Amino acid sequence: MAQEDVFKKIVSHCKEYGFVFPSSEIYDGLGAVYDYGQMGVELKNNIKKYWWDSMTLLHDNVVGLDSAIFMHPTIWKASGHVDAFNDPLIDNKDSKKRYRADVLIEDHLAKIDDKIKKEVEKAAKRFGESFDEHMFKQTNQRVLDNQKKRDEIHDRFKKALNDNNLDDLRQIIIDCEIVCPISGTRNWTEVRQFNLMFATDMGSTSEGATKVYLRPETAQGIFVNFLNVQKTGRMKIPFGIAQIGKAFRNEIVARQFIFRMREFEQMEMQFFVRPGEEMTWFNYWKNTRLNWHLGMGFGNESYRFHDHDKLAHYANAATDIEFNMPFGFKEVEGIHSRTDFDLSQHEKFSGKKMQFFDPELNESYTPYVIETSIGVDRTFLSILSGSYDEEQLDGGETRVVLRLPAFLAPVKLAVLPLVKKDGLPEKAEKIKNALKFSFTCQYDEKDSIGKRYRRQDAIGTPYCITVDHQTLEDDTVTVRDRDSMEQKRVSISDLEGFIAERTDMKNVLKKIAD
RNA sequence: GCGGCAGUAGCUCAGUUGGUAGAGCAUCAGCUUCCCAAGCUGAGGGUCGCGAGUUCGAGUCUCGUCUGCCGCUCCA
Repeated sequence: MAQEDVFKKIVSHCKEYGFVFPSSEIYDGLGAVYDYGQMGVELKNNIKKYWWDSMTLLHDNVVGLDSAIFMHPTIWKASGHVDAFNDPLIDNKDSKKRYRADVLIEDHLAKIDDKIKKEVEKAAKRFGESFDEHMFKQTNQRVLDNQKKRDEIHDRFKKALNDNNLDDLRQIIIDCEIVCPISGTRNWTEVRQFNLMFATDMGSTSEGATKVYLRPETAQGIFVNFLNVQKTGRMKIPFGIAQIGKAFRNEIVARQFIFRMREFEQMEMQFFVRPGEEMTWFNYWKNTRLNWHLGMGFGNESYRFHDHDKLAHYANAATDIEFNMPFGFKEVEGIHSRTDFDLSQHEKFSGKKMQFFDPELNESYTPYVIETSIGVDRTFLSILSGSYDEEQLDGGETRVVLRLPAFLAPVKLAVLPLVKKDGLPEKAEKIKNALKFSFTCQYDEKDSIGKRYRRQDAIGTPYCITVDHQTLEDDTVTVRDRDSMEQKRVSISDLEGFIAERTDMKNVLKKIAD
């Protein structure tokens, strides 16, 4: 089966079995926003728990945090997001190429400068003067005119940028007769501001309202609480703060299902270390995080590291953990060495010291930070991609089975009476009611037993417990394994232990802790 | 945002030169009792993405619009 087909199948499967729905579907949907259904929310919660426990339970020096989505607007100035997320863009309709309007104008200005320079050089040569001499005399009317024109454009450009006047930016491009370098035409669209941060007003009256942003990443909530947690938790470097939460980005192009959404969930951990020790910890977390992924059992070949050559403004080392999705290896998690950029920026903008006194070194410093940042939704998608299977059975039949890691499966077991009579349903209900305190269970008596197994396969239930006539005699049931389809006879009293041993997250955590 | 393609039941789709909607699967109720889907009976579910226009009549033609997919573009 072609890879794109697999992806389409997964999207349909998600909808059909209650994992993921398009948001606001009865109103034709909302672009790049999705809702998690009855199955999806269970899987998603399990993913989050797996991550949270692996961070906070397995590391004495990692603690949690749940910071608000709204934060002081200055935080985003300090972090660089206000500048980095605001580009005025313009498209050329003929070449279909997109440019930053400000860059186009700056290039144009540079060209005029060039032209003036050449003009002066030429004239200076003619008069046997040096470049500076000629400029100083200010007698060359053509140069003066050009210079004046250039300054006018420049002033107008600066003003338009400051006033955020997109119409005038476009007008400057038109007035200057700037052409597209590719098509050579002046067929421009409007200038549009692509602010990747969602903004809203805080305060009930429009006059007194402050513009606040929905956070585009959860990391800043950790940085601004660095000292709170360090002091109240009596934390010593190195230590980490973990957080799970929603973030929002107004993506220009949001596509590929839940891979790139406008509202998404991140699991981030910022690990504070001594300056100079960051590479040691960078490598430590690279390995630790990869192990976490491998704990889900999709195999080494499903993952790869992608080291960044081009680093972001805040980083001195960065790598991605990529998963082999149906549309290629894609970033699921980023591990960044963020230096002291964030804490220093907040120190600068807030005027508060963001330092740690290290008793061992007997000195204060701004800690360096190693960040691990993983997308919940991308992890969700990677798990579905790795789990979805159309298995060919003997006899030419196929079955659709989600081979989810058992400890993450939305439903751990289904209790099924073999037939709907002879007291089997009653017996089965009783078993389910005894197990429901430990596991997410389903009960199903509709249709043939084979059909019910397939239904459970489709949602990834690892075990089906079938109650048959023998159960009434000796209190044993059959336990059917999702992946092998094999059955074992287990006594009812052993059921809880049997299922727990195979589905408990604890066992996976123990494995990855080594 | 631009270009190409598409939008009919929960899913996959059919619907011929325009004559006010079908199939399979799924769902539900009942029968059947069979350990790996598709046995029998019956039921529910669609203003054919939305809005206009042409026409006696539009799922079908025209325009607009929304949404999705692919490509380009962007991606701290």
